[in-house]
Amino acid sequence: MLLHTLAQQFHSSHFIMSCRGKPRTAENHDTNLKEVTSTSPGRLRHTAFEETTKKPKKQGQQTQKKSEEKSDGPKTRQGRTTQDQQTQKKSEEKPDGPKTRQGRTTNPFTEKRLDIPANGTKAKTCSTRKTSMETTTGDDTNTKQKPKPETHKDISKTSPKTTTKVKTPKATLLVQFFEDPTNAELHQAAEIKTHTLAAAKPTKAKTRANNATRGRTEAQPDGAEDRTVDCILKKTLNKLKIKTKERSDAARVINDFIKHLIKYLKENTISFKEVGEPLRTGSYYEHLKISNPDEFDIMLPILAERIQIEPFKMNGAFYSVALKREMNPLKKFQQNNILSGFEMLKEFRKEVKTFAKGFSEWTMTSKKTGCPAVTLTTLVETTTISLDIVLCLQVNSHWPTFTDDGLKIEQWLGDKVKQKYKWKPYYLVPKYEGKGTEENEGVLAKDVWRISFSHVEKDIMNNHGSKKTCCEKSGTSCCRKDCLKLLKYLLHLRKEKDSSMSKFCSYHAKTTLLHACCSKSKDSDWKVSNLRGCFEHLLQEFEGHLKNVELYNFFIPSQNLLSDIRQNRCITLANWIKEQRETGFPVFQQDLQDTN
DNA sequence: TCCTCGGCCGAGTCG
DNA sequence: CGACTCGGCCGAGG
Repeated sequence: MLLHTLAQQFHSSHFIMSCRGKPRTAENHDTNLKEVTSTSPGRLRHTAFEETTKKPKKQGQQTQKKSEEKSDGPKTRQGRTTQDQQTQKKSEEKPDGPKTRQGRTTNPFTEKRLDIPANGTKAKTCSTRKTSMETTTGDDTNTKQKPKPETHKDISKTSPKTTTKVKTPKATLLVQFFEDPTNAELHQAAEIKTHTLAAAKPTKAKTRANNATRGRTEAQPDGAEDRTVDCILKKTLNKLKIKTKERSDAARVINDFIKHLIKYLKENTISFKEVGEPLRTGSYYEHLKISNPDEFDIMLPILAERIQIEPFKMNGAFYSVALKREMNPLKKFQQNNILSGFEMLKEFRKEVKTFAKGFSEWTMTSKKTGCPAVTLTTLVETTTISLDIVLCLQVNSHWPTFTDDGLKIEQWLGDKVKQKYKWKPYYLVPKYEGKGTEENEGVLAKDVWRISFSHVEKDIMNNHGSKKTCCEKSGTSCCRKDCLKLLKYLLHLRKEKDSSMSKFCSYHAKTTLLHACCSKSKDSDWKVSNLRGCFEHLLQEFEGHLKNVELYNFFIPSQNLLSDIRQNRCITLANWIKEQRETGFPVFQQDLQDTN
């Protein structure tokens, strides 16, 4: 969700920043800037602009996209450069095998990524999802496999255990879980110890605690417990997978709606007719959506040229926008020289509403204060899916100075990848906090924009390996995404039962993972065989953020994402997560039982 | 192993 | 010539 990116409030500043203050190019005139092919990465892009008279539409964006690719070197897919790739492809791609994604074959950014040697603490090779059949570790995400002793060894090494402390219903839940005849897969997984568990009897929740001690101490040696927790995590992950049919149905409906909406905006509106290619962001498009494909985030960008931005508050997340160009089509949304996010969103919402009248199966939800999205819902089969359409400004300029100390991915993804991201545009969404009446230097809060790097987040999530082959067919799989899914789900389960936790959101989880990936930057730190250890490490990181009430925006280190959440709530959540971690995730066990 | 979706590209078409 | 559409290909995931 984009909406979850909670904006936090800090103190005001008068720091004036022009988005052209650090121009990428000296050729920023009153015409659109279009990049043309450059054969060199990074800074050569400075000189790779070409003036065009008018066409900020699709073409412009496509051109930009292309040039970004090309500026990375001949890295286009399969190194396609000319017309005969079609035939070349067949012969070339096979040997390229694992390196072909996004033309990584020759991508100077990725090729020169830092492949830092492993710490040497984990000697075991990590099996891959796709090639697990060939390996002996049996660490496929497929839960049908029996946990192997190796796995256990690995886990026990890296996860601080509490196996000797007996104090929760965990063991009983485990026992019940394996007792359930419907848990066929787990039966297989737990075959090794079923005889010791057979005596336990499924009962109601209340009696579980009573049985816990016995189940734990008598029936389960530590190793068995480790494997069991592993199974629970894998089983939970399996449960979170999106069904192909649901995905297919939802994608069809969403894409159809968006396609027609864009057509409508181009043909029937003045203010939004130059809307660019939709940016599909958020968890669904990052392959991080869990359970159901029921939330879609799509940003519709409008190229904002010749603008000047000024921080609205001290945390660097919010900005006011002024148009420098007289003839700007967005001029009508200016008030007191400030481009009003509120006014622009209001008109956008009106247009979407008009359009949606022709789609009777779609319902527009009421406006939420400060929310940048126009949200529509529809029913697909039996599931209600919601579509957040976020109007945004695309700014092809240097990122604001507040981001200078963010995105610390050098050790993880490499300097060049970081540079590549820094050359991408950034986006501004009409989002504010509070009632919008707060004033700062003559600017009303409701007129401000919040900066967004959803496009980079998505790219990182889909290219998350320190090694370029991470999670590719012939490479080694990691469990970064699985850990994040589990954390998101853990949070979800808690929020479901406790409304006081509503301010916590999946963006907190995602940000925690990003930070964790920077501190544990090697792919070998995230072996799929060590899912439990990695997940528990991620939880510990999250607990630390919560206890300190400090979780900084990955891109804007001055923004604390927890700053407007009460400390005691953070502590409460941290303690709960710690307990879950130390007792084998009873909430997951219960959830799996409820499913069966 | 095969399928679907999303992303990306070049070729083709239209005005 | 630019704007736009279409179809092919690939990787990720199921």
